[in-house]
Amino acid sequence: MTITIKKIAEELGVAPSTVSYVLNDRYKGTYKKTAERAEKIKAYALERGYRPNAAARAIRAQRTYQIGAVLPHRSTVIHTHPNAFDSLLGVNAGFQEAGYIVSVVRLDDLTRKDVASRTKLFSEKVLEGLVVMGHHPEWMIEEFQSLVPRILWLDTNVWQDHNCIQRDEEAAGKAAVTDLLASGYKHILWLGYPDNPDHSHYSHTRRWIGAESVAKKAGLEVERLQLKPDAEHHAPWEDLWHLLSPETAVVTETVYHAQYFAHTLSERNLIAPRDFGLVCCDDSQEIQRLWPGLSRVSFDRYAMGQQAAEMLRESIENSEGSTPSRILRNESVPGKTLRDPSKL
Amino acid sequence: MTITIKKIAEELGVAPSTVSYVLNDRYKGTYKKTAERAEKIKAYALERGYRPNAAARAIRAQRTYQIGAVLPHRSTVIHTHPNAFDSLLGVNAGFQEAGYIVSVVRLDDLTRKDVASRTKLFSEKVLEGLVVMGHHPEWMIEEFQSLVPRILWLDTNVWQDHNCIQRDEEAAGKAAVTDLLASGYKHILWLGYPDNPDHSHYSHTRRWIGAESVAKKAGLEVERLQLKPDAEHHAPWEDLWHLLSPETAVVTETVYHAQYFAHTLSERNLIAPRDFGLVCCDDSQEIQRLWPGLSRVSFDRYAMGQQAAEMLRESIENSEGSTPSRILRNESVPGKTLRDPSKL
DNA sequence: CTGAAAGCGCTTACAG
DNA sequence: CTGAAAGCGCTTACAG
Repeated sequence: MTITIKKIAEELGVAPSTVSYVLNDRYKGTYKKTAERAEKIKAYALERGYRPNAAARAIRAQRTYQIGAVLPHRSTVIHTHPNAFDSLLGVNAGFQEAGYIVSVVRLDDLTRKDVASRTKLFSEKVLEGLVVMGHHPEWMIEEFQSLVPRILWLDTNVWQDHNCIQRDEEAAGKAAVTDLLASGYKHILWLGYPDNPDHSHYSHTRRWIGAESVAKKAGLEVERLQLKPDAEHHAPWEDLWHLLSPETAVVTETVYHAQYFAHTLSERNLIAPRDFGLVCCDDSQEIQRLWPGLSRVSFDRYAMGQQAAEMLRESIENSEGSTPSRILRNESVPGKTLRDPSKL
Repeated sequence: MTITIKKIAEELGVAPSTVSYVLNDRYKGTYKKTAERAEKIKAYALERGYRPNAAARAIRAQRTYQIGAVLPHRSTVIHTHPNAFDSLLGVNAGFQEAGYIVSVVRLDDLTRKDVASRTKLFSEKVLEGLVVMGHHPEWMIEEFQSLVPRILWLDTNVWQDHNCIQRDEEAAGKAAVTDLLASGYKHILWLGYPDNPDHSHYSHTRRWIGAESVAKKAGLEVERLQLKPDAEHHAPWEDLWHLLSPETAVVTETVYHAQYFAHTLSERNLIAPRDFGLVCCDDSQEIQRLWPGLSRVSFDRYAMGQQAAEMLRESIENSEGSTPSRILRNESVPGKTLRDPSKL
């Protein structure tokens, strides 16, 4: 069987408490004899491959050091937006550094009314905190809160003075349109997700608001198309090419729209910036590699995830139990899918 | 403080053991009085929001029901190949269904020589099993094995009779070339990762072998280019377009190569299948949505992840402690980036 | 049926 | 310094 403190103590003929003291370096004494014995114990523990039992420690310390990360997927769809993984990796990096364990949380687990069939993650007490991503209905938010003592709302619709991170999404929309104006485009076509009063992420509304406000100020009309980039919703994209011209810039709400759009249009031999301008309100680790030429508004979700970890940890470890919210900024990255402004 | 069995027992004036028995439905008796009391206890526990302490249970049952999933990222790079997330979600789905907790494992955590600075995940005993993805150096494989009792090698270079899943990668290469032959292409250009004797994933070698064998049989030469699709390794792609013609089909090893390639080439107004053919040896949940028109060899990594969960669970829960390895098949999906064979 | 008791592996105040 | 003892929250064989 697995090696325990008790077993080490027996085999070495000392008391378990002594082993524990030694292994946790709680002897500060300078007695030679003690020090020698301590060395012997440590060496033996190492040799036997002793590792403390996390559960036993957790129960003793009343701390699990376990965190959950909620992925923003819909349970009806296998797919999860890749942006979420940028954040997940950041969250994980931040917590790992501090010695915590990060577990993946699926919404399915919460949707089960019957509590007994849930993962241990929720049917039992495990988590000290939760990083929630995505947007969720009210009842689910309450469910989160009742299940876990501390929550960090990472880029969700929840906004309060404390425990939230949001992006300045309005600025993202503004930046995208500002860039295309600088490139001299005369028409703007907005491609974003369809409105869904129950389920729209705040970025959806805000990016559009930001974009529209800049466009209006410049006296340009913006045509707003609400489309789901998805093989199953193919149809509406088919006619899009009618609306394009070299004077028209397409603003896509997400990296997802940008890619789907570009692939679809290239099947008709339409290419940015030759046949139309293209700028995206968002970014991802992946797109930086796959499509470095895309004109976009950049935002580092990995860093955001790390910040989330830092904040949640603060709220767990400090007595206040909360941490001030933050709004993060994005920056515009020039690319090759808008006309070069210097050549106007 | 948090509510425990002991507290419930005190408040209800019964013994803790009774509460435990009731809550775990271990009374089968039909005495009315007992049943009534049981109902009362259950109701009270529910009302007080009682949830068992996972650590206490773990220590008692000598089982944690915790699994680690190793992401195949390199610690020097933030990015992790999105395919891994398809698998991660599948693994998670499979384990969640069975009540297990899945934690994310970063390699950084293992690279730290100094054991004390590792996450609890490894510095303490937590995990019952590990799903390892990606390819790893020998010393790390040994490290995995010494740290966790059961391992499932999910699409890694490790291949044994038991506890492994691999894809039939040779078949993937063959399928891709078979498809382009059907479309009547005369030249083949292979785009894959550079060879790296220490760090090449088995798929890298096998896909190429499969592709080459079919091409040779058909009497076609294949030119093999080894390139890293990455903004930082931009240069070599720049000249690629010289080699293209409508009679040339490009075979890309990964979805990654296909996308980068397509974006780069479209900047030069080169489009498949008008100017060249394009077929990819792989697939992902994401590309199915972003680029449904890509001709490719499809493979469901989500399902593979679910299988991995099932297999690892079997090896944990059965006395044998292992489960026979499996090889999974892929299927070719016709797309729009190769010429339509029926119109030859 | 029901409760007192022991024990899972660990840590830590408390005597010695 | 060092060991015996108690206790974290839970479950279960064992008396009553």
